[in-house]
Amino acid sequence: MIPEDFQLVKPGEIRVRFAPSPTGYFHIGTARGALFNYLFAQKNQGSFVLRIEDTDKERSSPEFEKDIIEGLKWLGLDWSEGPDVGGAYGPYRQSERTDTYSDYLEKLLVQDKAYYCFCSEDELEAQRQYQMSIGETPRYSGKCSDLPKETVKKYLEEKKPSIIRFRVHQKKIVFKDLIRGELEFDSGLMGDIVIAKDLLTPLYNFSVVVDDFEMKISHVIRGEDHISNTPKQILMQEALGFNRPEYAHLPLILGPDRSKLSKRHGAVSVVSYKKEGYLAEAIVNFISFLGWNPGDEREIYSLPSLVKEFSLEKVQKGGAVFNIKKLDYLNGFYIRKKSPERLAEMCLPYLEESGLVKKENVDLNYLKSIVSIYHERLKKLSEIVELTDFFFREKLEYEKELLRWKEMTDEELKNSLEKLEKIFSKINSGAWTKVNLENALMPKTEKAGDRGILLWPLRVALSGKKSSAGPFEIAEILGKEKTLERLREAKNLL
RNA sequence: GACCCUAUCGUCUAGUGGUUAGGACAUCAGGUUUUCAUCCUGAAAACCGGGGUUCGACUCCCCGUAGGGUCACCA
Repeated sequence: MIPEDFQLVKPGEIRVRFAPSPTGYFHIGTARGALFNYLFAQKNQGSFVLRIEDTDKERSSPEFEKDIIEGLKWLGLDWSEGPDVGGAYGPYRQSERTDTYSDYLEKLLVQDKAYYCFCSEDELEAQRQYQMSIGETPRYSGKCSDLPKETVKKYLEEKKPSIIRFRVHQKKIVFKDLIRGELEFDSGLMGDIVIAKDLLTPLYNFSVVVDDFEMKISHVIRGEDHISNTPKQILMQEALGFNRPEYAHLPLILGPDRSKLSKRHGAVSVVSYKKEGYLAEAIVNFISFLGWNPGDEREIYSLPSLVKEFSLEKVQKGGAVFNIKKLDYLNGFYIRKKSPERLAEMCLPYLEESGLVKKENVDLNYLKSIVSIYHERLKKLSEIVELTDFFFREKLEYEKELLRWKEMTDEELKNSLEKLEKIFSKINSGAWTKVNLENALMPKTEKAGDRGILLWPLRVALSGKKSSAGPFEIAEILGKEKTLERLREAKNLL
């Protein structure tokens, strides 16, 4: 329910809402809508309201609502009011506000601004098809619009299936969109619109209008796909005597084929990006630049700095294609900004999940040193597993051929490995550091002419991989015993 | 099909009548490096088309074209 102080909104106060329906995941497109609302509210010291539009009981699910809330929290997009749920703000839910809607619905019915319609869905569908086929805009014929009162009463008593329609009169509707300028529509092309299935079951276009008014929303910032809903909503506002909020329709986020981002493009939950090892700050930075930019050449922005720079005037009009490569770049950038300690903490869950380490007996310092040498190679946290697994495995598995540098023969290879073993065994464990190892080995590699002759087999013997961090860094972390052991194991492969 | 929206490098974009059309990602080349990544340098890469308006259009107007959105008892 709406709290008392809700009605005491100061004139001119900025109030926006993010109003997702829990019929799908909180994906990149949804998140961007939430972000822009949040930024606009913060920028103007306004309020940011979360309203779950769950009037459609069939399609709404708690799972999606949970996902939306988790996503918002992860990105740091906290809403600024709502019903008290254990000391925190919960979301407003339309499903909990049916009384409010039915009050307004009855008002419209009484004033004959809305009426019951008894046409069947099949009938309506056939009509639509026909109208489209002859090049007309599909719209309701108005068949039930002037049914005698007694007939309506009778049908209702008979429980004849019905819905409630809003009377649309022909007129020009002009509204200003903060992003697109003046937009004009002819309501004559709309027909009478369905606003509720019954008194207790309002439909989207109606509940939105009621809530935006009741919640004193000053700016409706939403996706471009709502442009054609706006004139309908304006008409209802006028019928109900509500004032009109400002509108801003955001360009859509597009898939690679330039159509609206959807499941078809694998538009998954933002939370799944978290699982993959993307950082919230990278996601926020990335999606803020989809359809907006500050006008200068800076491209790295935190949430607070976005708040400072944000303005609706700089929002783009055209849709923006979601390009994951840029997200990856940004993510790598933000990963590089983390401290080694923090990075180790963040990587730990991925290593645990892979079964490579157990939380109980993990040495955080050891982990930190491993993660550190892969710090600037990481684009996603999840990559840490594949990159560093060889530190946690007893036995490495790789093809013998991987050891071979250029055209070396088996004999030469064996020679290299033995030489490495000989050099390293002279260094005692107490002096086993990257620098000492390097000092001991590098002069020999210079002598050999091609450094790869020694260094390449060393890398592969230690890591089992063709690309890795530097072999001296790896050797230092592995320790003397393990290093020598792996060199011997490599030799055994030959 | 009707209505509406949009249009600068492959992608995200800067640009508001006079610019060598700028940046970022991606790509390519070079440098650094034993590899990969990072980092540095450089290259290639765009104003959808046609008419106007104007001394002058990427920029303003019109018409095309293309793409997209919406036309539910979904939101």
